[in-house]
Amino acid sequence: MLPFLGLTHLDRPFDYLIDAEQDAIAQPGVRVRVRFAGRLVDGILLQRIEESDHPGKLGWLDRVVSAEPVLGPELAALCRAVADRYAGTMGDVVRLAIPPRHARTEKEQTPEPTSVVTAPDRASWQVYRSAEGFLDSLAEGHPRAIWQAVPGEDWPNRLAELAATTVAAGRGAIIVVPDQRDLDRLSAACEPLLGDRCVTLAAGLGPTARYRRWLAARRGAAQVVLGTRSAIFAPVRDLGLVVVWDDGDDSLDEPRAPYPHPREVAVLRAHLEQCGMVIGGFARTAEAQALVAAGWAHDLVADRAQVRSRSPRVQAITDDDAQVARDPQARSARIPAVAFDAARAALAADLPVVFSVPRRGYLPSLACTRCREHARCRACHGPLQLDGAGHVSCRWCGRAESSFRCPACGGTQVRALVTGARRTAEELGRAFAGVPVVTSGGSSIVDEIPAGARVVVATPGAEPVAPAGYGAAIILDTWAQLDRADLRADENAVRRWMAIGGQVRAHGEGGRLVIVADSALPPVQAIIRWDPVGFAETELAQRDELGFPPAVTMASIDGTPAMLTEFTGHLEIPAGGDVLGPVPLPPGVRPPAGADRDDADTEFDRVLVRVPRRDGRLLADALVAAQIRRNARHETGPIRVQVDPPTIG
DNA sequence: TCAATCCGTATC
DNA sequence: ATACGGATTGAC
Repeated sequence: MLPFLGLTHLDRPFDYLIDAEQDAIAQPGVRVRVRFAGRLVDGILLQRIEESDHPGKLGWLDRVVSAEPVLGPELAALCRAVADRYAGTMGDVVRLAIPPRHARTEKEQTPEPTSVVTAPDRASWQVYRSAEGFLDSLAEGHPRAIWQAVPGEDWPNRLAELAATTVAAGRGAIIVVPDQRDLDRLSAACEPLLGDRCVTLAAGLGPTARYRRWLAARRGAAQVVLGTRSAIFAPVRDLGLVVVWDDGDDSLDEPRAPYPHPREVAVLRAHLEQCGMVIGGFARTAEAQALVAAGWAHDLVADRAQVRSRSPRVQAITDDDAQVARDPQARSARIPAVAFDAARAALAADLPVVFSVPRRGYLPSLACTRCREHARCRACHGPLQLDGAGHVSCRWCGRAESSFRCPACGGTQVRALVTGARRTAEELGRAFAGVPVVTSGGSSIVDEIPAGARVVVATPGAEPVAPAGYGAAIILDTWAQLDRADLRADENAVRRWMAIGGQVRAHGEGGRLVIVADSALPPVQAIIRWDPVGFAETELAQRDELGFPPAVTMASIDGTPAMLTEFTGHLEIPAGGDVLGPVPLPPGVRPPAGADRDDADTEFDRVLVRVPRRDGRLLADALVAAQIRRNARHETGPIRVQVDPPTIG
């Protein structure tokens, strides 16, 4: 039995005697209570054995909490593997994998599903090379594919078809998407094909519904689970397929220790349970590309000709004054002529047009008036902004800039460069008088718009679905997305732009995508050529050269300088590994949990440890050993250890 | 010489 | 973590 103690060095099974009374219900996977070091603790019964290896005296199992076997052998093996990979404890992973118990719900009967699932039509998959073989092997084998959806792809229906293909062959499936909005779309697509053999699991559910649906999967009634990140652990029986859609979306970053990423859990699960795996999206992450490069997964992509014929016409333009429209209204909205024309053409064809703008409300980024160089903070090089009172300050560090001086030309004046969503909406409303304006972003996200001409102003990721596709999309926010000291800035830009461009009608139908950015930039090139795979290949090659993930395995350790010195001083770094830092926590990264919030002066730093990819497991083992040592020496204080941290600064 | 205390170790 | 034990330090 595995005790839940939250202690790294006790993260292993302990043997107990079971009395005759409990013998029948004490089955592998049930929740139990035992006396451990004199105290009653909760745990999970992992396995029944006849003889114990333990040389000492065995204690008796105190109580079987519930007869429901919540952690079967497959899920137990998965939790162990995830804990090992992420230098965490199995107990922590089990808590991510299993929702809190709800005794009343557990007593309920799970209704037998009645829906009949038949193998779906495969026509829509024919655009993808080797799709037939892939779909065939979903039934029997374990195909592993990285799928790039063609522009305009109805991805929820394609995923529903994968699930139905799997279920029709008698196996189960899990599909994980980044957020509730995607989940709603996916669920709507799955309902007609799967009916009551399909449930959704998301964090927003109440404890009753959550546990009821989770049990439906565990009891075999629900063969398909659709959900957000932790659904990757769903106890689906006889699993045939795990899918992660849009794996680069940071909503998939697990905030709870040991911070496992659903894509990596999917990889482990596909391996352990010998099931199929699909990582899909309009774009491709370097991590997904690494699976292809290693020969572990294969491409599921369309031919270039197909991609080209389905993609919108892509134009990249810079926001030079020379290109700003002559039209006085477009001029007031500061929209380049090409973008204005594209929008007007779409609206004239009674199609919606979407403007992608930054989230910053009224606060624009600034540039030097004279040479148009971006205005940067002299302390941290973050972008300068104009606050409500007209003062200039840094968007990242907050430092006030009272006397700007351009390092490039010596100019002392700044001007607004990017306009926030709300103001853009107002200005566009004037520029396209008579056309309804829809804004989506922040706390008021619009899921879908009706057919017909609309001007949509949306922040990145909040674009409403247009049933017949957008006639045009204009991406105004590019500098804010590209110019960051973030490893994944380019990749994220490509991902967001392809998600928008994927909703625009094909160029043959007049669809246009206008990006206000330098066409020479690699991410912009990737969009123009609509080449997510080529971009991912280049990205991976660059990271290989620079020694960044996923070409290497990195771990971050966050804590006070003294804690970091102590911890890393006793960390046995595998040969060929190195230590980077300590450096201040990257912007946007919170101090480790348990940090004293009252004491704002406490300094938290980050150390990065880097090892060759093949030594990832050695690094995780070393991190566990260092944590055990730390516990044994009663060194306390908040520290956070992350393998594959989402941001490495 | 005995007790208070401090590490180190085991927890089925 | 918490409990136990053997070693260490300290006071009568």
